[in-house]
Amino acid sequence: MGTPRCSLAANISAGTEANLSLALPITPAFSPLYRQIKELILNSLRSSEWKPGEVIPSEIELAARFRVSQGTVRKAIDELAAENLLLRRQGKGTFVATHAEQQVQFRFLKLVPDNGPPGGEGPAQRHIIECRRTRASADVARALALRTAEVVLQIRRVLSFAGTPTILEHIWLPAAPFKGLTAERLSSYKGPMYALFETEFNLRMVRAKEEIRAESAIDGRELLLKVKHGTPLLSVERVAYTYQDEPMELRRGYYRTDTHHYLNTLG
Amino acid sequence: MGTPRCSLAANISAGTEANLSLALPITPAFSPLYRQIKELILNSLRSSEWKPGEVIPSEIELAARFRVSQGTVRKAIDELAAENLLLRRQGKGTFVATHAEQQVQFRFLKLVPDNGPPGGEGPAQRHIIECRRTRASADVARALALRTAEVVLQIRRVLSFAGTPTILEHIWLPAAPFKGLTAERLSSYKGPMYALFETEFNLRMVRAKEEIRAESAIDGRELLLKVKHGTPLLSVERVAYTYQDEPMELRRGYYRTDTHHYLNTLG
DNA sequence: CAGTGGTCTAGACCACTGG
DNA sequence: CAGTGGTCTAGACCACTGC
Repeated sequence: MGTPRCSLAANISAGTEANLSLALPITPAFSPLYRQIKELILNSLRSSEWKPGEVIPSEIELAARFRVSQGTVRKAIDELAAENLLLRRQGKGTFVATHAEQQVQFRFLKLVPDNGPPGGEGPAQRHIIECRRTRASADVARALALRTAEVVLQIRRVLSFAGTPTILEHIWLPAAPFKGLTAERLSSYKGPMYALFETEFNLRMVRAKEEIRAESAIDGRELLLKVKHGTPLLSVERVAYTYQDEPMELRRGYYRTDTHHYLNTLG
Repeated sequence: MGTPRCSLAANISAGTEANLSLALPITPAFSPLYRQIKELILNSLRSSEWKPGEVIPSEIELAARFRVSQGTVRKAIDELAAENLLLRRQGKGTFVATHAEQQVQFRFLKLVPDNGPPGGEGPAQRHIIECRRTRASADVARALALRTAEVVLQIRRVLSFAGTPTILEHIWLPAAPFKGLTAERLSSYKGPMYALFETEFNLRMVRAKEEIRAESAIDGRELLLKVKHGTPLLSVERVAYTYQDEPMELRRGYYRTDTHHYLNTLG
């Protein structure tokens, strides 16, 4: 750029630095401009300056705001779009990703019917069994980064496809951010649970990890899923994270795999 | 660019086109330059002009070869790197990705110990049970895009961690591309099986899909994995594909999940 | 030090959307 | 038609590697 430009942050690589300290390379400590811009955009997302589903300012506007070129903003947005935090739509603008979209559903629910495409059976029927306040056990607390015995919401529900109960889920949520959530609200809401979290509690789940094991249907799970005692089930333990990488949900799912399977693609 | 440039392919969007035909938008039919370059690089990979582990020409060289700017080559390579087909190393060059690298292993083997990091136990001990020629059953033929009763290689092996048998695998390969593969060769090779496929048969697995189910340990699988009859196991059915998206391997794995779990990250 | 990939800019033009 | 994202170029400079 022809005109001098004020740097956005103290860029570490500015001086040569005597470097008498043992030069521990904890991290390269060099952050290109576009990553700093990315961080600024992320901050706007975290602070809900733009909400899920909304447009963010155009690349040209953002370039002007941050005093960088459009290309630099572009590269920042590229990364955020690759991480599914933003969604670009040519001719329309760039939008904050939301769970209230069809395509997004199957990024988090990987169970698909053995025959036919994902979601070919239409949306699942949801049945909330319970939603109550309780205290976190040691493992629940650890997963949610809480202290043991802190108050959490515990939800149990069953998802059915074509009338067949297929998924049994136990969900734990920290009570504070989800203050006011009830079984009634969960039952009456049409749409994915994560979409409800966005609109009602301003909490967006952006990332998750799942640990999958094989277990027998026991302890009453066989009754809710209507399978024989001891039937092998897929146990899927998910921890979901928000923009700030805080664990916000623990979900233990038990999947029947006689008519469905968990589909994963490796690249 | 100041000088006129010959186009690489008949670019559909050249003229306005009378468009009297019903304008069926089968596909947008517009391919940007960098995608055409990407396809040319892919062709070089497919034809083994550059082999796994080797450097490919520098961006400047490729730009000269294809008569485009470095930025366009860059964007083509960006996509191939994002798909894990190429690997960029600053200051050194761009390399063809290979399975003979530590980090790549765990993109395809997602079973990790419950405690400790992935691969914390060191490499698995492999034991080949058999490797024989047979004829494809209907489902094997379908998965590998062969005709029923075509000749295939069938491999069975057990992977153990810390002396505990943990994974039982049945593998089917089309006989022709893998001509000469024997149990002895499999047993003596140090390194991942996919690395052997690269060096011995010039076949690189680039993509795969896995279908996961829960099943009981029966039919002798309980003996090979040394678990009680009926123990729930993870059933992982993988189809792996080459550069040209041809299915080249069918693998049915049975995983013990009492000390390990299948780890998946959702973005 | 030369050569590689990585960043940043500026400007021109194209493709898509909607009023 | 104006406004958005998408492509392409050219050139300058930076960061990293290895000789």
